[in-house]
Amino acid sequence: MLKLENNTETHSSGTRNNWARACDNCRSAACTVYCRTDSTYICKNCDAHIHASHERVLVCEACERAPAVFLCKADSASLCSTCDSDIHSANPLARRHHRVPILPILGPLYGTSTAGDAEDEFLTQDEDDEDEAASWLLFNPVKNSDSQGNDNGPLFGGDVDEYLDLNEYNSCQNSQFNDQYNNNQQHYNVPQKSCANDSVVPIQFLNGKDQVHQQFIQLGLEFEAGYSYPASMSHSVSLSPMDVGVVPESTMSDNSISHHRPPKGTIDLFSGPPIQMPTQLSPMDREARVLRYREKKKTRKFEKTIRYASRKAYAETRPRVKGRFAKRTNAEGEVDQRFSSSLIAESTYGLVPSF
DNA sequence: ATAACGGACGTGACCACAAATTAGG
DNA sequence: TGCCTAATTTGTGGTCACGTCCGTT
Repeated sequence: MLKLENNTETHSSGTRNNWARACDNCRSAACTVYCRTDSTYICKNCDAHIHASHERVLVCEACERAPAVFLCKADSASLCSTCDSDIHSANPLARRHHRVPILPILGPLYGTSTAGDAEDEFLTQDEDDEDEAASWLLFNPVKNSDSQGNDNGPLFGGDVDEYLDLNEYNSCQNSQFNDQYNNNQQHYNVPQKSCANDSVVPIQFLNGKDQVHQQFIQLGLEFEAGYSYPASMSHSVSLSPMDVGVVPESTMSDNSISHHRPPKGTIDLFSGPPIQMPTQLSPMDREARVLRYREKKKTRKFEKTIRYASRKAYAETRPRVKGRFAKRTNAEGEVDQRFSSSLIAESTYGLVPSF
């Protein structure tokens, strides 16, 4: 439910409420962007008609009352400096979120699609995809071998790596970037964090910083403007626990096809040999990868997905004690067996096919 | 302004067992 | 090489315990 407020209260006043700022033009809809050119808050419709040629930035998704300054990639949210500070200073995990400065919007904010899809067709989506795909492209789906030449199976390859966020890596880079960035824009006060972290995994660059830079150039990717390589580069990559914990179910079939099954247990993402940077990618390869990445990004979903409907059906019929599965008694087993038999006989439901 | 309290909320562990997978003959 | 059997691993959902957040006093 949209909450509107015609207010003149500045966000920095410290008094925050849940009311979204109304469009300064029509006063009837919640603002979506802040026009730097006119210093006004504009809703989606007014923006499309009036401000297409102006320089705008998204409005903070948290307070909806101030222009966004940072884009949090972990939360996929545009945040103003105040909300960014509040949210990302809350706990150590939040502090690790990878945020990048919001880039101004030039041109139409939304495409010509329906309003329902408009949110997903933000102009800078491509740039964002490029940026996110950049992390993904860092890893080739090459087999990983240890020092003895043993094949350890794929590491961060194929369809898995694309979902792994190189937050820490980028953050380390960005910390350097921010230093320089802050010289130009004093109000960007992202809390700096140490690159040294328990969960940081060393990454092996091929031949130092120049080659790394070259890799990005070859990929057609660049660090954010103003970035300069530090004298002592921290070659590290880390994975957000959130990202590691989430395995997109939609890719499961792909994984089962393209990857070997890990020996036993889960893949230890925080150990093992260093990750090799990709060698070279032709423009066509890169284009194909970015396209594939975007397609997967469209279809990826983080809600729980049932892989085996039969197991789900069985789990739902299992006896429980305080939510835990309980042992079946003989009587329950007979009843259940009869229940199952009747279901099969009626053939209305039948057996739930396994995938 | 600060501390204490309590409700709301989010997250992970736990359980049994059929199904899936792997290993060995 | 293919088949069979036994052993091992995986996946499933409701509830509880615990920690955190946030508003109130």
